[in-house]
Amino acid sequence: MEPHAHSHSHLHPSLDWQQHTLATLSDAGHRKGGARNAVVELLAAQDCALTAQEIDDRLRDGGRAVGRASVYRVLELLTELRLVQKIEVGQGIARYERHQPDGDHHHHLVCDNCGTIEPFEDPSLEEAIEQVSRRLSFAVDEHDVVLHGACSDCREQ
Amino acid sequence: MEPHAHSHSHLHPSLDWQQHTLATLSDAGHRKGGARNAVVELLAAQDCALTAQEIDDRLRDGGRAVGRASVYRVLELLTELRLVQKIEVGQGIARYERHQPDGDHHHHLVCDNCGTIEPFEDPSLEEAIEQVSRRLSFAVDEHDVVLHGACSDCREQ
DNA sequence: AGGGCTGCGAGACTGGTTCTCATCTAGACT
DNA sequence: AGTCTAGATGAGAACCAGTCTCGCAGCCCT
Repeated sequence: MEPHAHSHSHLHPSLDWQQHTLATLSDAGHRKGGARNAVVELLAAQDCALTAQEIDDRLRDGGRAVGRASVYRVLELLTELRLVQKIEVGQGIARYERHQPDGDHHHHLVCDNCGTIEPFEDPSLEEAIEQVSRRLSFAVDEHDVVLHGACSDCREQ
Repeated sequence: MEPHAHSHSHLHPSLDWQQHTLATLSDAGHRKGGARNAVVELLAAQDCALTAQEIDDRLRDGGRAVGRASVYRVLELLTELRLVQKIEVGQGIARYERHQPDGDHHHHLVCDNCGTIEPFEDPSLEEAIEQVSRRLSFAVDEHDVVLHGACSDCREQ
């Protein structure tokens, strides 16, 4: 499905992620499967989080329809293996995005007016979270910051 | 379920909150109503966030059953008036807790194993979030930090 | 006291997510 | 290559938090 992109440069993080993901799945004793591959390939090509519905739709549009159940199954599996991060910003809809192996990640701004979601990142915020995590009796291994407000479009109206 | 704790000292912030809430509702032009009062009274007595289901159940157990729709209506109204904060920590279930007028608030630790939710607070984390908020093109007016991990009970097993 | 408008509650409905189960297939074993 | 079996898949039913509808009740103003 990808006739070009054959330079095996490890410059592109999404390729790294896809290979790392498939390898991890294999190591964990999972067989190969069409649905799983399709979901992994799609996630590798995204910059920000997608909903399960969006994943399902895009795969269908791409000519590789996958059962609803399989989409959720794969996402749950990948989340357990920490290959994907599940994000819930509200409205009762979960979103999923690939979890970078290098720990690099971002958080999300949610416009409570139009529902838009934008990523942002901030090193000192990460630092603060890390410090908090250390002093708690909790074994923190994931965190999620969600800022609610009005996006630049909605605030001026 | 709490037979004591009925001293009417104004030292207790929950009483302040309850009065402030009822006054704000009145100022906003709302009439009094049994369901609303029941929900407000229940929320005032809580230390941490409750789900709509829990609110419904406790009111029913307390002999003041309230319609599902009313619970959600009241919570939505209170959230709009910033008297209550709506929190979504995952599992697609929203939780609600009173929003302190003095701005004092906490965030949440979620145990992904047993589902327990614990509050925590950290001034320097608040500071970091405030700084980030300022430099974004977003008009941030609410934030939410969720740490996922294993609680002290679950980590040792 | 009357009357209109707000608040309330029961139940139908929606939509995201999970469950069930029959079928298919990857990969190991002969 | 053929067989076998557990894991993978997909269609649809089931589930459940949350929303909507609508008729009734009660608050409050005149």
